[in-house]
Amino acid sequence: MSIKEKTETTGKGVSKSSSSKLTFKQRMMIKREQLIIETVNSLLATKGYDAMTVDEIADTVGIAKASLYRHFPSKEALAVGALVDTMQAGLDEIDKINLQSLPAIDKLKAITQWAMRLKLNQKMPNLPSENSQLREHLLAHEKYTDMLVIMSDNLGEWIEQAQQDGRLNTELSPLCILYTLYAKACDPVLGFLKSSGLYSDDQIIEMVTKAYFDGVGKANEK
Amino acid sequence: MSIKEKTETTGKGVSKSSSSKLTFKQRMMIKREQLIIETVNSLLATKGYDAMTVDEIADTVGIAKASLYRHFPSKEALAVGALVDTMQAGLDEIDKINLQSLPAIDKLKAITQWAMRLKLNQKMPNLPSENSQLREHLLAHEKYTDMLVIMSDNLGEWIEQAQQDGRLNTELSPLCILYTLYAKACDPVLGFLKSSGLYSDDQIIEMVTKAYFDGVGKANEK
DNA sequence: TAACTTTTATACTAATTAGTATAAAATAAT
DNA sequence: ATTATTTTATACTAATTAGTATAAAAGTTA
Repeated sequence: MSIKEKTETTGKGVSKSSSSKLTFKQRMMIKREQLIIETVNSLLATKGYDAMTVDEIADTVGIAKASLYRHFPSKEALAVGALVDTMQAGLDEIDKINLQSLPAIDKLKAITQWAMRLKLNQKMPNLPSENSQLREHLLAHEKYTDMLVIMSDNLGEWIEQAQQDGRLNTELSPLCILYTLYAKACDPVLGFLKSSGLYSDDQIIEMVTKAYFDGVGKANEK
Repeated sequence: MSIKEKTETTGKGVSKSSSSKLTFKQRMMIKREQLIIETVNSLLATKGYDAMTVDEIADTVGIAKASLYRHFPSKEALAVGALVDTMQAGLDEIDKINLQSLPAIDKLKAITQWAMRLKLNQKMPNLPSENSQLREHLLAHEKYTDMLVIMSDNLGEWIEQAQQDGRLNTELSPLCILYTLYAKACDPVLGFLKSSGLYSDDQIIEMVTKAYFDGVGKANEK
């Protein structure tokens, strides 16, 4: 069963969800909205919400600020849009992983690595800091919280299954594992290792995955 | 051998490092500067640099803004002061741990848990986001980078020793372990677990330590 | 071509905020 | 008590920035 019908993540403009007949203008609208979202995601990933300015977004996208405001009514809406988009991408990825019939532990590794790769490519928006305005608006945004619940439910199932399979440490509560997994999506270690210049992206992901699942402790007895 | 002679972390005012003869006014000055630093650290921990305002700092400390600027010349200097102070606290803690003759792995656990407890108590300032102005100033600040090098050297020694002792995963490079260790100081998992209300601080630290050193993966075979 | 719509550039408003100036109030020193 | 110093409250400047207004330019449709 699919997690959720894919819905348009558009700010306000075109959202004729099911109708496959779209005018040229509407398609342009969607195309541009995607570009905006990508830009915002990239800026959120590199600078964070506070340091990102609306003028900067408009310049980077290559449109006038007024045009930007025809798509999204506020800076916050831009950020929420970007976060919702990333969340949707995560749900899509979960769907894709669920199509393969893998052991739960491998599903967990797959989604973790997907998130880490996004982060390495600076496409993973930084979470707003703990008591920011944005955080509150985000948690008041029904679509976002819905998606978060769906994602958590799915990951939670994988975690419990993997524990039953004897592949996850049962001394740790599923909640703890869930949170540490989410944390991998914003792990600063990835950026540090990358900027050291010593490793390829693949190597970094392999290392951090190993550190996460196997732990940094214990000698590996052969 | 001590890591470094303890030096005053004062912004500019009193810094008669060795002279034990201080006037009443000077001691007041130092006392207040400590209060300022603590306040800034707390604000950096909860709101982050951008959202923290200078007026807010002054109000929280309970002094006039003009007085604040007699201690520190700028907002950035305030933040750097707070970060240097926390770094010094870390170095002091490392010194303390080195006095006990523990296995390297236990030293690593001790410093990790010290940092996590700071974070749980919202005393651990948030690192500035990757390409912020503050980050650059911080890395241009000699005192800070010196301290960072000293700390990294020390932790690096512990890590290599623990690997030789067969207590740390030798498949992971010391650099990778060092970075993941630093990351524990700003791990959002701690805050999430705390706000779940399900665990005491001690339980959280125990869980996250276990997850970090033993990994979330593998069943624990007895 | 002519009527209509959208985009753009530009300039504006209003709010926020770092940092400064100043005079009154408080505190300390003689 | 008187003088000197420090702190405070207040108001200011200058810079930044979210969001809006507007008129010209570009593009679309008939």
